[in-house]
Amino acid sequence: MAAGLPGAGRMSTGTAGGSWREVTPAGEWGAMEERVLAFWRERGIFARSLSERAAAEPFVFYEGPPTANGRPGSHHVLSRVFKDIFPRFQTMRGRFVDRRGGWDCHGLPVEIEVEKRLGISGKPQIEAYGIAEFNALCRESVVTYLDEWERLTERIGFWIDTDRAYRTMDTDYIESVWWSLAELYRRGLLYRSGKVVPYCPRCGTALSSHEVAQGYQDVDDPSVFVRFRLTDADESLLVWTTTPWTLPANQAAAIHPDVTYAAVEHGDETLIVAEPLVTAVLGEGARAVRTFPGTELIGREYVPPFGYIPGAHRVVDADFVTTSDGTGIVHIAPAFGEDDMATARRHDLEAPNPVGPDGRFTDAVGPWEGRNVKEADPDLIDDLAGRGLLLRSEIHHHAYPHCWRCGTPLLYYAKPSWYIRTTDVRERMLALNASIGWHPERVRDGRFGKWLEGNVDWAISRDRYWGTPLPLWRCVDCDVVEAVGSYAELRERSTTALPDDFDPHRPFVDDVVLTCACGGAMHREPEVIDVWYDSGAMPFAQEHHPFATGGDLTGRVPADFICEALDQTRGWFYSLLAESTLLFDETAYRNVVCLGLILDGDGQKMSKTKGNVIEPWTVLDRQGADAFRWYLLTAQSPWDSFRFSLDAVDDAMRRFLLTLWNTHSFLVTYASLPDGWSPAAGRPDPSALRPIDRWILSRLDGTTTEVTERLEAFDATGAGRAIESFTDDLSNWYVRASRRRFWGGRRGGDDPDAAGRADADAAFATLHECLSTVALLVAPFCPFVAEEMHGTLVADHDPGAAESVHLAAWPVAGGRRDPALEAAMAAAREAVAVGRGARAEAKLKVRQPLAEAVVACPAAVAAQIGTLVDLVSEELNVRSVRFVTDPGELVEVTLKPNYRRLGPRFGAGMPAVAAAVAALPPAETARALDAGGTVEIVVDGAPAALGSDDLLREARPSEGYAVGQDAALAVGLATEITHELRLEALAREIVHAVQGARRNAGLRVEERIALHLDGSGLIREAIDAHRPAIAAETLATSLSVSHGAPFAGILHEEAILDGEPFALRLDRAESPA
RNA sequence: GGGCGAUUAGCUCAGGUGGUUAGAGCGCAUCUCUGAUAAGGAUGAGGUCCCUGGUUCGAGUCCAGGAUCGCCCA
Repeated sequence: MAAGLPGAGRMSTGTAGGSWREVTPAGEWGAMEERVLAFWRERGIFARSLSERAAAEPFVFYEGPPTANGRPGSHHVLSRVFKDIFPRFQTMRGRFVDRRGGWDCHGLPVEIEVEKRLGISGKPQIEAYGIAEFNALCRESVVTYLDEWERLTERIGFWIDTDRAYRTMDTDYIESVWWSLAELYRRGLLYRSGKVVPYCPRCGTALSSHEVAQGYQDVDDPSVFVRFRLTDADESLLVWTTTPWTLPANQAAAIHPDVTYAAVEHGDETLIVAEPLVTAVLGEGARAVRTFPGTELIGREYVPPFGYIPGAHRVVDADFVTTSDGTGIVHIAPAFGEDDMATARRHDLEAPNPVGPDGRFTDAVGPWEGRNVKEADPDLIDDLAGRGLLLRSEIHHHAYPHCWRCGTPLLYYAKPSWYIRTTDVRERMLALNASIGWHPERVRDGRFGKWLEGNVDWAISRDRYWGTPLPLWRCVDCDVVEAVGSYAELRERSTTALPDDFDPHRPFVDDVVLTCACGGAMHREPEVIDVWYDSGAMPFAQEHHPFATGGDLTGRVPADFICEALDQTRGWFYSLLAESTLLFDETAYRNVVCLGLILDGDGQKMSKTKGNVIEPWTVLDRQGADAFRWYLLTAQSPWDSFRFSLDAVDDAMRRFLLTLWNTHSFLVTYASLPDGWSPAAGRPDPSALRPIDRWILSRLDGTTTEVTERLEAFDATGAGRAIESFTDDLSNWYVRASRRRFWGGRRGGDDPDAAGRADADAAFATLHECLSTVALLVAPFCPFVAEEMHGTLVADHDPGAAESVHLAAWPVAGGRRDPALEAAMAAAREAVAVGRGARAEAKLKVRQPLAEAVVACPAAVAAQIGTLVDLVSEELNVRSVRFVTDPGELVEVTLKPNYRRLGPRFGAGMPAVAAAVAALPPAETARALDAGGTVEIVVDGAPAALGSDDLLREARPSEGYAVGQDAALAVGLATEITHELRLEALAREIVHAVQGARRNAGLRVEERIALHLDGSGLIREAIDAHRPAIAAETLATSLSVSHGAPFAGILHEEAILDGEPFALRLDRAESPA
């Protein structure tokens, strides 16, 4: 036994070569998976799958790092399973697939967790607590659930190197990130600018556009129509806004120069709005007293809605003004909007900002000082109303961005930030994107491509604490900024000595002061960077590039394959591509598989508050990792949302895993019997193979080819379906139809004849090859079951074989495809199905043998089925099969045009063709076509010849036989039951009853019995006629017929078989010598 | 308000480039098979292929509009 699993020492030993590991019952899969895990661990299989291929061509995989400050959920299992299957497949294909784990350690989510834990909130409290202490807690927090992550990772069979996992907070990692930022700075791609940015007042920091994208929520905001009274006339501009808190900072009102505006009498006042919006804003009755071009308004001054802040307060023109909503006159608060800021620049306006970094008004707005701006909205509205400036206030339902982590509504806020000039490489990113293999494909030009087209510069700085510090130092004297790209450089430039274990995090790095060329002191810019930049840097930072790579990333960049959920489109998928384009002018990944959301069984999003979360451990404990994996990998297109439930996993398990396992169990059960079979017997001579053997091997080769192609194309679903369909054929047709061969010639301990032995060996060898190949094909999907099968079927018997299925080479099809045979088998299976239908119709159970089945079908089909006629007669339990190829006999044929062929040929003439075909004499026509001829029809006055492919035929039974029918094929059964057939049926009933009794008595399949039977006259006649067969089938070493056998023995049963009274008694027989 | 996706049997899902009788599995009913099976087989019930128009000899499939749900963006 080359590769016994530790703890799997239950063996049953056969006498005929090789030993067979006992098959674990399906109910104990959990225990089996644990044994496999122990085997991998103890034999270092994962490490060997790498070391044995260290010199092979790499297949590069990147782990998108999760944060371990939360527990892993089912959606993490989804992504980890997809991250596992393709590397496993490529490993078996001979590639070297180094897989380093990774952990995302920095960022706001971590800080917020720690804030919660400490019961504090906001930057002043963090600073009061101490940045060093705060960051120390963050460092701890990000590994809180590391153990559970690693435990789950192992349990689901996700092979990834966690020992060498990169961590974005590690000193080496940060140094690589610094190197990249210094590169960008030196190339002028990192700059500071005072734009209006989305800003979270709670977190006190700006957010990047992809962070904003994460946090839209539908909310009700106030929307107000406000009067701006003109100073030079008794008229008011009507202005609409959904952010009343920005009104104190108003500096101007913008109109579109090309829009026509109207002065409208409204009660006793005159209001000015865009002409197209008069009715929408002021109602049906509103009447324009005057219309005029927008340009007339330009330069006119008005009284600002709040008087606290001085400013121009005049009308300006702006192109972004529309008449799609609002009033066509836009309130301009330059500090709080990108368009506003641009307009202010153009018109030389001030940009006062009366809001502090904490989201509260400053003393610039007098009485409102200290008020949270959003919360002040209602009071501001009241104030406007009190002064007669409010026309109307409504609730506006819209999507508004919120902080993606803390949920606070964002403010658009003028604030200097650092930016990466990604717009410089926008075209290049688009070009590189075109070369990426997206799954699904539409993401390339859709969601992701459109995102790239609208690319804006990446706002990279964050005014926070726990993150990679921005490696930029500014001179207090000459204001020069320099980037530091390594610790060596930092040491050299620092005015103080750095400790050996220097931690580049805040606050320590803040204390490092450099000396400027001008002699001034340089202090670090205070920000840290966007955490998405950290993860996007992993291709080079996990290698500590360039310090540990010598500047060479060959074989590590780009990745051949990455995989994450679809929500990473603007997250990791973007940060990876942006950074690799900027730094290396190359894509970061060649293929990417996007995954959908995990919903509950009702299609609802899983959430803790709804209580519909399915914990991964629940599934693993109940159904096991392989069932979980198979479900996730094959249930549907991975990018669609999953309607996930325990029942769905059960479904997947039953449909595939149990079928496969039962088939495997069947082989082992019979091979391990005394006088069984061992793989050492070798492959049979091809001449010993039956057609059904050649058929399943043809299917096996076809399946191998298809699975290989699908997995090469990252299509796990398609590959899985091919495996499933093959397994179904194997179990429910091959094994079912070959069952008797597996014990053929071995009954009762008799010497099997040589032919029977060879036939059984052929069946064993064929089934063995199929199963051991499926073990290879299924290994990337269900690594546990595959390992157990491989061990049982291959490794236990062959010291030269791979110890683990995951160290084995991927199978190659053996050139045994036989399309003609597959077509013939399909026809034979159809004939059997139709024949069974005929039996059901005639209420003739399959145990009742019949004299003859008549199969009516075209001659070509008859020729196909003819090669498999033994199979058909056995499955239908008929003595002989006769073919009727004359279309008139047994069935009535109807003909229909083959639209697929004839449609393109006749086009609009099809109705006429259909009519002409209907008028043909069906039987004669079919006969002529079978003879290879053609028939002539007339379509719209023109003759046309139709061949046999141009017509479809249906068979309908004529009277006299029990006939099943389906499409072109019909089966009739001779229903006359002769005395002889009746006796044979009874004999089979008796065998059936005895087999049931054997099972009830708990006998092993190979145990011999002494059998005593009794019954009616007919029963006894059947026993006399079929005595040797009954004895052989039931493994009876003795068979006696006795009146009123006394109740004794291990089992006594009485029954009525087909109306005939029957009794049996059985005992264990002496073991045969 | 825009973009993308989904909508097929009670449930979960398949349905290259249009072809007339739309499939599978589960579940249900009836029957059946069984020296592997938590199995298997047969038959049946169960469908306005989301709706409305259009193109075409022919539309689940292509086009336009709409509905509902979801995701993404503004």
